[in-house]
Amino acid sequence: MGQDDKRARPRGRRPAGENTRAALLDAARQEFTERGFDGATVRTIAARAGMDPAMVNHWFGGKDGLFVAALQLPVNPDEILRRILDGEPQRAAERVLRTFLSVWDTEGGGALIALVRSVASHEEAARMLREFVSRVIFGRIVSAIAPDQFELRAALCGTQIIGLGMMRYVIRLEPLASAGPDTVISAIAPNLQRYLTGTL
Amino acid sequence: MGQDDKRARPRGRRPAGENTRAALLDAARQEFTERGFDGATVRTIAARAGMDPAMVNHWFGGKDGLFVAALQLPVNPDEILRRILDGEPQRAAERVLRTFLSVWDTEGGGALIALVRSVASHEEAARMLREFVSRVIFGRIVSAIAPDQFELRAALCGTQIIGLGMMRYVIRLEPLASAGPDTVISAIAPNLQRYLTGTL
DNA sequence: TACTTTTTTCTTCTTTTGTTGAATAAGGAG
DNA sequence: CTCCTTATTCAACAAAAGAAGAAAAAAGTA
Repeated sequence: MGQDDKRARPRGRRPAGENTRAALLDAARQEFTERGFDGATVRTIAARAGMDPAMVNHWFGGKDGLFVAALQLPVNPDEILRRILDGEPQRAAERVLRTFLSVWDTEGGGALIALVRSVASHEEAARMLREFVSRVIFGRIVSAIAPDQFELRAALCGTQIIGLGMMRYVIRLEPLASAGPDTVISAIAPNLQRYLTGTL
Repeated sequence: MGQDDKRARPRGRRPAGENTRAALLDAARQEFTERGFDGATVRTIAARAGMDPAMVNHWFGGKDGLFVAALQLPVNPDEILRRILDGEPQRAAERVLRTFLSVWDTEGGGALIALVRSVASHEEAARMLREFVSRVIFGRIVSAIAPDQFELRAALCGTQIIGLGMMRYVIRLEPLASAGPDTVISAIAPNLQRYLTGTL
């Protein structure tokens, strides 16, 4: 139908106005989210961005560089922490869950899912996820409101949140995959709260 | 040092007594466990088993066939269920956790970790894990002892168990990765028990 | 023993993937 | 405008991986 879309584009620099770096990052986040590090290829990412695969090398030095750049969280951890720590500590779990669900369900949140999906094959991803749980998020939440055993509590929170992400977004087991945020929160918040402030 | 280990082996059938099929399955479980479906290659699996890569095709039809065969659980689900369902329902979570930890910490348990590791890249693995959670294990536990909302409870149990497996065996976050079974059980059992019989 | 079947090794093919380098055109500095 | 830098496309390469087929030796059968 119609013309051949694949007529050769002219070589050389494109007209200004297109931000290829950002477009590649966007496409990379989506591909890594859907397929994990191994499953996503430089070629499919570039195609999704409408770019040449070589641009990945030009801008990020290679697939690994793109991966690391793509997984820089698009949300600000400090702001997230503020939202969670504001309010009564006894209901912090609820706020944690609401925050995670809203981040996951919006576009940018794919980064976390991409991280989870890539853990199996990419040691870098495992390291990033460890850091994320133990320092960036739960380490700080726990040290702010938990009474004791900070590291264990952070790890336990990690099990619940990572498990939720796996079930809901990667494995997609019903009815959890399609449940509304409130259902999920009321089901899981009490358990998470125990990890935060309950007796172990 | 010494002789060249790679002197050509004679073609044709080997002397009897070697069970190549089982050796391949063993090696495959280990490789899939350590590297996931994509990371493990037919060549490394065969090398680990001391076999020629072509044997994978001969015995299993290809890498996919080997994967499916390797992930047939080496433990009997019926026996596991019996052990869990025997006893007071109010302490079933404890028995679930003890069972999982003992299976995971023994050799054969790698199959479940391999499954988790492979979920990202292999749709078959996601399907198997879904089935495992919803039918083979938690579906039956829940329908035996839970008061209501069987499917949601099974999925919730799945989040906690998969999350634990990820944290302890794949991401390896301390202190959870090195904690003894009793520490893990006393920390997590109450939460899992709520998913089984508590009010949601 | 003679013949067939099964198991095994080696070689080869094809596909996929990450990466590199040359050629080319737009942007920017003087 | 002129020249240099930067961005982009295309073609090609090398490595890796899954798979297929031929050849050969052991096992099984009559």
